[in-house]
Order: sequence, then structure tokens, then C-alpha cells
Amino acid sequence: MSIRNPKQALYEQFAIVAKALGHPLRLEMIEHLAQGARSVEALAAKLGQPVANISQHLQALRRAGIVSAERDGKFVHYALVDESVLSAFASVRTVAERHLAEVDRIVRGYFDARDDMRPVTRDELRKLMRDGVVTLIDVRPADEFALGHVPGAINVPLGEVRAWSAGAATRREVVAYCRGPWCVMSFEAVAALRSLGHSARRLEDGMPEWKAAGLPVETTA
Amino acid sequence: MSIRNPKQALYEQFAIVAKALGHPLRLEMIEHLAQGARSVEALAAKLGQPVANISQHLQALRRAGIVSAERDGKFVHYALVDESVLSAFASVRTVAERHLAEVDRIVRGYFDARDDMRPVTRDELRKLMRDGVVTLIDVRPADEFALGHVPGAINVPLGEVRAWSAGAATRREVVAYCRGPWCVMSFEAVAALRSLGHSARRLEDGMPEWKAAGLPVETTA
DNA sequence: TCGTCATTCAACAGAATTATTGAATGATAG
DNA sequence: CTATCATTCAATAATTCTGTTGAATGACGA
Repeated sequence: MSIRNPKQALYEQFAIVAKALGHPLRLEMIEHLAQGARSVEALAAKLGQPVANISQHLQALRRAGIVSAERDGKFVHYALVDESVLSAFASVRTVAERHLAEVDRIVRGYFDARDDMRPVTRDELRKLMRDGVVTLIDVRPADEFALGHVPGAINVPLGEVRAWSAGAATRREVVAYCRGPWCVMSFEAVAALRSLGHSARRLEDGMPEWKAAGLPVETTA
Repeated sequence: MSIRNPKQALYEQFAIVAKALGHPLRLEMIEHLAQGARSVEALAAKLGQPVANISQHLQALRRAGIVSAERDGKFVHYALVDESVLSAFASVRTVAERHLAEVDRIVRGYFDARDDMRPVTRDELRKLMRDGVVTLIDVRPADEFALGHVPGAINVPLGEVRAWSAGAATRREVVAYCRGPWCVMSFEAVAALRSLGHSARRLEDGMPEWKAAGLPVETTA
């Protein structure tokens, strides 16, 4: 190990990146950062973690070239360096989905119990939106919605779904989306809406994927 | 940490996969396995590592759903479960190449010193081969060559490049490839051939990428 | 300048990962 | 059955990773 040839040195660099992805909290942080830049404190609040812990994990991600930091007054805003990070996240997820039995178990035991219908694909959604036959709700918190959402979507944060649905016609189908294919909030929203007599489905994935597919994104200035 | 919601449980599963990729030796093992299935002993010999160490790393990879094991008599052959692993490897590598300054340094300091010409792309190579104007050499060991190589390639393991080149016309351009874009052997082969007066270039990547692109592969039964 | 606030640092204990060693297992050949 | 061989297991020590705590830094506003 003392003498390293250039090839091993490269593998070590690649391993730094993979190792940085190898912690559940850091993966969750990446999914949040995929929605847009965040300050340390904001991230910590989202994840319910001590600020110092989040700060240290962010620095691990920065050393791995996964996030970039930009100081803005008192705050330091962290953001994903580019979409290659999401692509790495996605391929790791693909391996896990295909080959880890435990993933199957978790997904079947929790998600499917609440969502027995096929999710809506992006293409389907675009057609449904063009035809004006569905209401699209973005169940993420307002700040994330403001930073970028699917054109035509209404922001209904998860906690407000019940109240919002009271004023919505039950005959019109609702499509819900949030942060990504495994984001729990859209599952919860769909479950709540169904229990209230609405017809509801999930979008197959969420905002970062929508943006990554090159589809238009609307922001609230 | 004691109570985990399903979302966190999923992140933990994804982290298992990423963590398994987070070790230089395991990455090197994956690159070797991308050439085809290998026994524990064969892998250990290739990497110059104790068998027990390789065995343990293989089991770590197996727990992460990255490799599969198949017993054949006394031997256990390990193989990558599917191409999703290579895609994960590739995206991790992409992140590192784009954002880790150290990768730049290593590549510039070592590889570029020996290879100042553009590598040949896959499409270019197919045209050159169709026109019959280049000699394509596969500088991997014979066993890897036998398991699958680019049609029309000649197997010239790295150690035999010098001897082989003596009998080859220096006027005909040589293209060399090996295990992948960072495989050292093709760089070394090109450097050796140039120092002997040949015109030589590297293929931009190697065998697993060729196969992954859906291009034809020839095997020696 | 001072106080406040967001972030980082430093130090610590507990946990996990790693390479090594030697013994145990499982399968084949004689 | 026994010997042999490939692989795995178990135990160990060294190292690294994690989360927590409290103090230090850096920037802003009064």
C-alpha cells in the first residue's frame, strides 16, 4: 500500500466519491440538495439533525467533489456540483433496486400497501396536462416549490393536502409528485386523497428527474 | 437512529451499494470482473492480493448485490450481476473526473506524458477497421481475450508487444485497447510502440464499454 | 466595538472497516 | 476414506468513520 502506481491512485480517487455516497444521511442530503441550494441550517432542520453533524457531512461531500459551497453573508449555501451526481445516485439506486432483496421487501411492505396503481409516467403526465384533465399538485414545502416546479402544478404541501382536498372536486383526477421516485410525501398525499374519495396517482418520479429530462421548469420569483 | 422509517431504510440499502463501491481494491476487482467471471484465486493473482482478502471483499460485493457467485467444482466463479454495476462505476468515475482536482493531476502527470494524441473513438475505429487501414491489438492477457474481444483484434498481451512489433510493418497504424478508459496497459503499449517507431493510438475505452454499447463481440471457444 | 448568528473546528468515545493469520469447510481425485 | 485444493470463517490489531459536545471563526448590524 505504501507505493501506489497511478492506476491505484485513480481508483483511490474514485473510491473517495463512492465512499461519500456510502452513508444514508448523505444520500438523503443529496436528494434534498437536488431540489436546489440549501444552507447548512436549512438542511439540518429538514433532516432533523444537529447542525454540526450536517456541516461535517457536507464537508465530506465537498471533499468528494459532490457539492459546492458558496458563502452568502452569514450563510453558506451548498449545492450539487452538477447533474452527474444525480446520475451516480440513480445508478447506485438502480443496482440496489435490482439486486437487494431488502429493497423489494421495504417497497412492497410500505409503499405498495398505499399505492396499488401504476404511477403516471412523465410522458403520460404531459399529455394529461395538455388535455387539461388532471390537477397536478406538488406536495413539497413551499420553499422547494418556489425554486422550481412543473409548469401548471399547484403547491399543496403535504400537511395541507387534507384541507386543500375539501375544496377540490372529487371527480377530477389528481397527480402528485415530490422529490423523486422514493420520496415518501407523494405516496402519503395519494393515500390521503384516496381515503377522502379522490382519484389520485403518483408521478413516477419527481422534480430533479423532470429537470434532468430537459423538461420546462417554472420558478416563483 | 433506533426507529427507522421506510425512507431511511431505503437510503440505508442504497448506502450499502455505494459503500461497497467505496474501496479502491473493490473497484479494481469490478473492473476485472467486467472482463468476465473469475474465480477467487484468479482474481487474487491478478491483483497481487492474498486470497482471503479478495474472498472477503467479494463477499462484501455480494452482500451489496454487485456480484453473483456460482460454484463450479472446487472453484467459485464470481461475476458482475449485470451492466447496471458498470453504469454505477461509470457515473462515480464521471463525478471524480469532473470535480476532483487530484484526478486531473494524476492523469496529466502520468497518462498524458505518454499519450499526447487523441484516443480513437469507437465509431472511428469501426470505420478504420472497415477500411482495413489499421491493426487492432488487444493487450489484455490471453484468458481475458478469449472470453470476448473486438472482432478483428489480435491478442498481443502487454509483455509481448515489443516482440510482436518487430514483425509488424511500422507504416501501418496500430490501435490498442484493454480493459477500459483508465486501463494502464493500452497506454503502456502505445508508449512502447511509439518508441519503436510505430504509429500507435489508444481506443478511447475498452472491452466492457464496447460490449455495453451493443457492438459485436468475438469469443475464442 | 460589541453582540448575535451561521458555520466550522477540535476532541472525544463508540462503532465499523481493513488486512492478516491460521483454522474450518466443501468438493474432487485417487 | 484420505489427501488435496479452493474457498470461507474466526479472531486479531490497526485504522477509519460517526455523532456529540463545546469552543472558535467569520460576517453582519447596532
